[in-house]
Amino acid sequence: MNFIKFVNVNYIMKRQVTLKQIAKELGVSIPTVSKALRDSKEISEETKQKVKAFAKLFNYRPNNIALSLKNRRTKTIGLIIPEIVHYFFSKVIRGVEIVANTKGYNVVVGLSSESFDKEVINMEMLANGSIDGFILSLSKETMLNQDYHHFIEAINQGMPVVMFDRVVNDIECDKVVIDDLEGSKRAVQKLIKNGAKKIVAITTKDYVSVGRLRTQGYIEAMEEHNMPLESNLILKLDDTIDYDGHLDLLEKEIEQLYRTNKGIDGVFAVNELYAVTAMNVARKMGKSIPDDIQIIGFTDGVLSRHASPSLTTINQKAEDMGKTAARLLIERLENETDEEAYKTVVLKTQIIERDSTIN
Amino acid sequence: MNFIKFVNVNYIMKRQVTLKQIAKELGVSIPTVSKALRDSKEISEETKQKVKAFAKLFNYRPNNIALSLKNRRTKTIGLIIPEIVHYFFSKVIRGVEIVANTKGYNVVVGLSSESFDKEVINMEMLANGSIDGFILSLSKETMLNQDYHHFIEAINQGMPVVMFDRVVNDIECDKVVIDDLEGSKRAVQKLIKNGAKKIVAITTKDYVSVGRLRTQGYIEAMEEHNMPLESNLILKLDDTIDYDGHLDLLEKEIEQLYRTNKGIDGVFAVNELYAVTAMNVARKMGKSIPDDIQIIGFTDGVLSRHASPSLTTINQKAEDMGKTAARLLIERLENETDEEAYKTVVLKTQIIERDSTIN
DNA sequence: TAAATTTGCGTAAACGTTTGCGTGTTGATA
DNA sequence: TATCAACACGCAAACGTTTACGCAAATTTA
Repeated sequence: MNFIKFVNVNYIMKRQVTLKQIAKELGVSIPTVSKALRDSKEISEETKQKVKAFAKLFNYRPNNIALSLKNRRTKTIGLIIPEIVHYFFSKVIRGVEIVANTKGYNVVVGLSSESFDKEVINMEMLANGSIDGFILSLSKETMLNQDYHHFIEAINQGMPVVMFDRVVNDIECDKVVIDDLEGSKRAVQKLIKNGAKKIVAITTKDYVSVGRLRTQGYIEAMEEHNMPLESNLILKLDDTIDYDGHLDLLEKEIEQLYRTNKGIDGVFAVNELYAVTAMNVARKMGKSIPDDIQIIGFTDGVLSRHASPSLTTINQKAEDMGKTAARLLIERLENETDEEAYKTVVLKTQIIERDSTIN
Repeated sequence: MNFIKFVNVNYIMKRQVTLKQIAKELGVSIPTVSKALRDSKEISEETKQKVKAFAKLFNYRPNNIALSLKNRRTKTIGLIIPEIVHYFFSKVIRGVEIVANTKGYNVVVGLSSESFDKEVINMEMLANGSIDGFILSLSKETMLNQDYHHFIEAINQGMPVVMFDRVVNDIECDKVVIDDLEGSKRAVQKLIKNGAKKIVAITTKDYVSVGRLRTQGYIEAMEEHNMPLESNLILKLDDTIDYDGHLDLLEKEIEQLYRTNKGIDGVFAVNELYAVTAMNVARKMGKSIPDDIQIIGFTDGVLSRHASPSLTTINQKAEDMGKTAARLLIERLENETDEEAYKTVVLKTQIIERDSTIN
């Protein structure tokens, strides 16, 4: 065989080499090349050698798109995320990616940016054969609208869906959530055990499912310990506001909370941002952490770790959540026998003790 | 027409409806359906109506994979990121995603986790026809190895590549970087102008291109103002260590820096983590920020904003970087006339003044 | 009314694979 | 030497599209 002429043009070669080209150059048929590369015993040793050598020389790789079309599966997972610049969600992505990659799947990420329309558009972009299944967490707007037709359509078209964190119970699909109620109960219990007498909750409005559950945990913990439950001890913030860009607004709200409720010595916040801001505001008001006020947040992210003092938090196990979601999805994708019952996996939280509480 | 029978089975229908099925049910050929849906004038009004009605009823959407195969373009961008749980990179992803989506592209994200092997594997997974082009930032290991064969191969196969932030100059492709040298010079100049007399740089080892440039900026600024340049004022940290998990190591290094160099009153740190840790350590040692020590960091992320006091930083314009990279790539993809010269876009930095410096 | 044009649709080929099956050639067996 | 199995390969179809082209019927023109 004389490969020299091909070697010469190698560096100009643009497109990936195909079976067709190999077949043509070697004077055999396309199926022969395909079979030779897959070590079929239909093909003679000699031809196999020839084909393999050529394929290697030209770095042949089967075209994924063609395979996807043929196999009717893309080995790609669609991941729809409300917000990517966010510790929790980026950790989830990492978890999904890790499991997906080890099982030979790619991950295409769609950002809903907390918008219903973008969520729908993103799903439509992907649902036309580009992916084998969805992993997603609802945008805030979708939770408000309560319009779930795009999920239902996807599911009806046989596209498996796994929801995580912000889920909707009525939809029939696999789900991964954390035990928000239990977690927040444990947080508040810790504050109580540590001697806090007047504990506030800084939370979100109730349409955010996780916010509602975490508030509920606070309430239950307080009730079980016969602590006074006053409505003005619960600050429900409108989390459609981008506090990251308007930090002063958040600080004002929290400062007012402190001022209208003298003697607060415990704060339970449903996320990192609220917790660290509560701490910063308290310090500006001359309070000492944790001696005057103890603080526990939710979500163990960078803010909690690098705040000073560092924040005691409830760990959400974001990466586990992503991994679990990916496993559930891939399991369903690869289980031919379909029709397995939908699962909801509840991940236990974990309390991470740092310096914003007395240990 | 009698669609009733299809409506009945609608809810069991698994797969997306195809042209073939529509053609069969309507008793016409596949091309007729295709043309009708695309409003070809070859088709009679009557047939068009019929086909469109049917397609709408069954929510027909062209299969993306088939289109990709036919058009030999996937309208998908491959984005390889060293680390996703990271303010800078997640903002870049957001920028890429925004531009990509508005132009009808999807984004598949690959995580290299700072590992050379994973970078290669990820690229191989995507380079077989799954995507139209790459946007990527080098993993730390790749920068160390200086093995760039996978980039070169991709480029030789006609796959456009855009590198951002951590780039390699020798490779012929579009690039987006920030003006690290200028940015860090400005930061140090500000410390000097603010009256700092003994300024340290907390940076990374030189193989990280951005670290080297930022160190260089520090040196040039110091020289231009005739400030003493002592080698022990430059702390070069090994950033292959995961300081996020071993914060104490980082704190020790910085504490020692302070102890061996009495009278430090200015700190220039090449990233957020170093800056905020430098601040926390200083405070633990009884220093007041910004009165005793002024601090400027690089990368305007959550840590900088929510630290207390908040950190003055050099803004890296991560989202802009992502957007620019996406625009460069898409432009090249859609420019038939190929062979346009490769561009390197340099983004200017911006200084964001907060409370860790005197303003 | 025959010829020319338009209309409306179908056929074939292509994108790059894989796989079941058919078939011609070889060598061994009867 | 006729028969048969084994071997090594090619053909065809399929995945779901799009598009150039061909062709019969219907309509217009001469």
